[in-house]
Amino acid sequence: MQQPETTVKIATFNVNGLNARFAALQGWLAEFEPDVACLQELKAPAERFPADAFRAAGYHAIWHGEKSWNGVAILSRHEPPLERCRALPGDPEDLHSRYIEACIGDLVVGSLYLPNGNPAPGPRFDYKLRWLDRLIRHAGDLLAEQRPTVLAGDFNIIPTDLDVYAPERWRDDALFRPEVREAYRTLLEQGWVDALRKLHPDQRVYTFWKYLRNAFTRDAGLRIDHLLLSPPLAKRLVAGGVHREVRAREKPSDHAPVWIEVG
DNA sequence: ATGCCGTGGAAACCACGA
Repeated sequence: MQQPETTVKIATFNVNGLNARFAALQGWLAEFEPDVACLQELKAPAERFPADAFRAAGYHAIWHGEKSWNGVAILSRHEPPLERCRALPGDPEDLHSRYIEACIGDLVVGSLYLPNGNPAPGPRFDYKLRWLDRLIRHAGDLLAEQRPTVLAGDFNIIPTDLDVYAPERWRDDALFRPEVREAYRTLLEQGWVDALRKLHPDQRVYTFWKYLRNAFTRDAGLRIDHLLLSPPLAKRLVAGGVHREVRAREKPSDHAPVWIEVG
């Protein structure tokens, strides 16, 4: 039977601890029913990924976990994600679980958790810059495939002054330093489209608020969670936003889910 | 405001986050 034309909902959510956040995540999945959800900061080893509970909630999943830190996953409502890789190419020594990529129907989906990079300068910031070099190279390879592709996740990059409540306080931070913003611009120059900025060119749209000092109620936020779309997917973009209400609930992640709809 | 929360894991604290 021919299905009616529908939109596809794709979201990214840094959960800050999958097991601590599972009830909240389950609630959000039930309400929003994303077709695809990219998760970051699982902070759980692979064997503690609640795959059965996700199945019960209606989701297939692939994941790349590690003990205590990092961790990324891709959830899919309709068909199982077909994994393409579970590390960003270019450095076999990099063992952090920060990238996983899959085919879901006609889509290519990458879920990423970019290194924070603080304190900067220093070895952690150097690691972030090397990771960005590898991301730019891989992102170029993905664009060359000319397929509908989304790179979604916690980029730990504040792209512009519009994306931070107090730019002057963040100038020297690893999330906002010139090298990092330059790398983000390089991705856009390659042809990737920043979905939320495309839809809301002049608006302050934050995705993260510190737990400290009532940052959320003061709306002292950052926009660091992004969905970058390849041109074939960008032309299908119809809507998008941030589920701020999820950040306002009991025991929230410090990030809110970011979502788009594509035709 | 440089760790005020929060998480995870080891050890009754510490690392890390952004």
